[in-house]
Amino acid sequence: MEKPTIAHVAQVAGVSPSTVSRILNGTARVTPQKQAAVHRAIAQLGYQPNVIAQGLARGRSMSVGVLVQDISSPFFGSILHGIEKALQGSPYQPVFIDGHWRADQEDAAISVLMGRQVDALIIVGGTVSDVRLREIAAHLPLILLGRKAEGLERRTLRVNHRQGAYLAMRHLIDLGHTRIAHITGDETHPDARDRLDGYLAALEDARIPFDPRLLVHGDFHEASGQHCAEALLESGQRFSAIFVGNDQMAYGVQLALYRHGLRVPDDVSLVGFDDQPFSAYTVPPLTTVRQPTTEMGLAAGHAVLKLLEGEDFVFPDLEVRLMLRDSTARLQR
Amino acid sequence: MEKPTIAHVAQVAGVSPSTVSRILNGTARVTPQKQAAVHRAIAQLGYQPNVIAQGLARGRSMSVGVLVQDISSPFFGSILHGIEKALQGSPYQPVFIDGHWRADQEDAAISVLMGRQVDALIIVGGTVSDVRLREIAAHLPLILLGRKAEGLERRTLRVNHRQGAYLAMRHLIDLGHTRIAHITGDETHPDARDRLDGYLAALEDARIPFDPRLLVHGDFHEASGQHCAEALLESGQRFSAIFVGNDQMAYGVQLALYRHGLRVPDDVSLVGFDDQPFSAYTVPPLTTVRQPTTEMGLAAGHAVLKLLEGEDFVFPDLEVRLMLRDSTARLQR
DNA sequence: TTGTAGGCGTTATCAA
DNA sequence: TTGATAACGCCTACAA
Repeated sequence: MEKPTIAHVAQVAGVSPSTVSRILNGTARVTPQKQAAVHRAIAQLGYQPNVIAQGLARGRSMSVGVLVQDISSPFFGSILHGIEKALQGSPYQPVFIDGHWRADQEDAAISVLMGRQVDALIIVGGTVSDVRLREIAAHLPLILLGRKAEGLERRTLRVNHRQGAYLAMRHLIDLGHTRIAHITGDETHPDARDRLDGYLAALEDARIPFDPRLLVHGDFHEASGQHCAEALLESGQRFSAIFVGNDQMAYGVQLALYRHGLRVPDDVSLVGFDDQPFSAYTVPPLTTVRQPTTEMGLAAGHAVLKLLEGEDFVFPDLEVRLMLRDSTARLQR
Repeated sequence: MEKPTIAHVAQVAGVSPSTVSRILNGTARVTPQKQAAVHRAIAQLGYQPNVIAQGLARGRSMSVGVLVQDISSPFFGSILHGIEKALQGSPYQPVFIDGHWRADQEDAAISVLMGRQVDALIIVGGTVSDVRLREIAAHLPLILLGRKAEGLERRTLRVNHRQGAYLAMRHLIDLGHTRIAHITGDETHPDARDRLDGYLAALEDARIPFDPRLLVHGDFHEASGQHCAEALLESGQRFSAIFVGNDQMAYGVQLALYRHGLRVPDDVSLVGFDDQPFSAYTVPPLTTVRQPTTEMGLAAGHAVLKLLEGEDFVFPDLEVRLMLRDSTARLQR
């Protein structure tokens, strides 16, 4: 009992393969009788179209390649979730692949996807060169998420990290804090740069002089948040608040402060960035800048579908916003 | 400038398409000169094999379907990571799809994967019926992860949740706790059942009578942990420790205790289950039972590759183990 | 060692 | 409205 093909169905239904194909795709009118016969045959045989063969014949694989940098991270996870949701119900299937933040692996991953004839590509973050991206965009629909690329601005969905950082800082400043430290993310990453810019801009607008000793350099991971906080504490610098480059690092910071017997927010106020699902459950819950990751994935997915249909699209305005929780408090003096 | 095909390469290199194919696949010996010529042509044209067409011709798609229940959760995320790692370097590409813990969606997802002619299937968790699974297993290599299925024991990789729960309880009991509450996971899920079994077994072995009032029913999510903890507190029951069905719920519990002014571990000791990456950074860091998710993914990936090569395989012994951290302490009396 | 020819399952073109 | 027939790009006997 081999896998039934269109030919089998055709035979059982007493029609030609092309008729079956037409019924399957609604390509042309077919007599109701034959339709019924074909449907009966399909059900009887348990026939299922071979998407691979369809792909070859149509020249389209009905799949969308999605390159992310770390499948296991909750950040990318929720973006994937959004993309998947957007493509649900469309005939397109997302194919996820991991670049691990390494240019060579990203390149290889893109090759794999191209070899599989993906009909479009969504690239989330990463370090592939702008030239390469432009090359790709010339060949197939491309959407960029969470990264920049010259000449591809219209294809890029990105939230305003600088503004998010500014909001976070504004909040701390409004609470009376002036000695505000900042733990940056990996600075090869444009998001980290933008957040730093927002930090500096807010200080300047509030006429608080920038103190470079309050700036420490992390890498976006929990452990580095912990280390940076410890370095900060050991440096002996005074500070009453920390704006942390992302939530993951903020978790590390919370742990370091706890270990040093410092209370959040009584002794130190803390603001993170991203609003990971988890951040509402830290002790205390973390005030943070929400980056609407699922919505970003959704928007990217919708955009790709539009591109595939040759239609125009506009990205929705996705705003960052400050999630006020319990890790920040008015400065005690 | 269309996509180059084997025919193009053959023409440029001055050989026949079959020769090119042979060189590409190492199917037969070919003169070094022609080899060189072909490689030159490939480089010149930027030729890349069309995996779709290969798949059709070979009757294999070179892809492995992976059905999970929640792509965005860190638990599934790290399993995916492991699977992806295992398949790296093999000619097989994982295709991830989300079943959202819903039988109908899982069924649809499996259909999609079959339609795409995946050469093998890894199913992680979920609620597809055993019959259906056996049906699938009859047609193509199937590996099961984190779920049970009668008749497919040899294809199932699962850690011993009962034992993990027992370890957690043993630890609490050794610390002098006797009033130990348990927040279960979603009890339609076998893992939750097994953990409950371990809880009960440990009580029995320690001759601590089981008090049903210390048992509350959660659903594996943070919010339910929080609610269950609150219900427990409001019930007025005495307890000095909680064994929580998984880490995510434990986060919610930590928050609830914090909100009620209770200290962990001074007032209440806490043990979770899973050892999510995050659990080392909660305040205080969470004592929990480690489930080696990445390794499970790796093992599943390797197993699938073996199956695909028609070889035999054995799953490695993956043991759960207790990660001692700061959320548990000796009972103060 | 190499080329020719047929086929993988489907769609699309062209007559009928 | 329907059915042959020829692609789609590649692989693999079979023949040379």
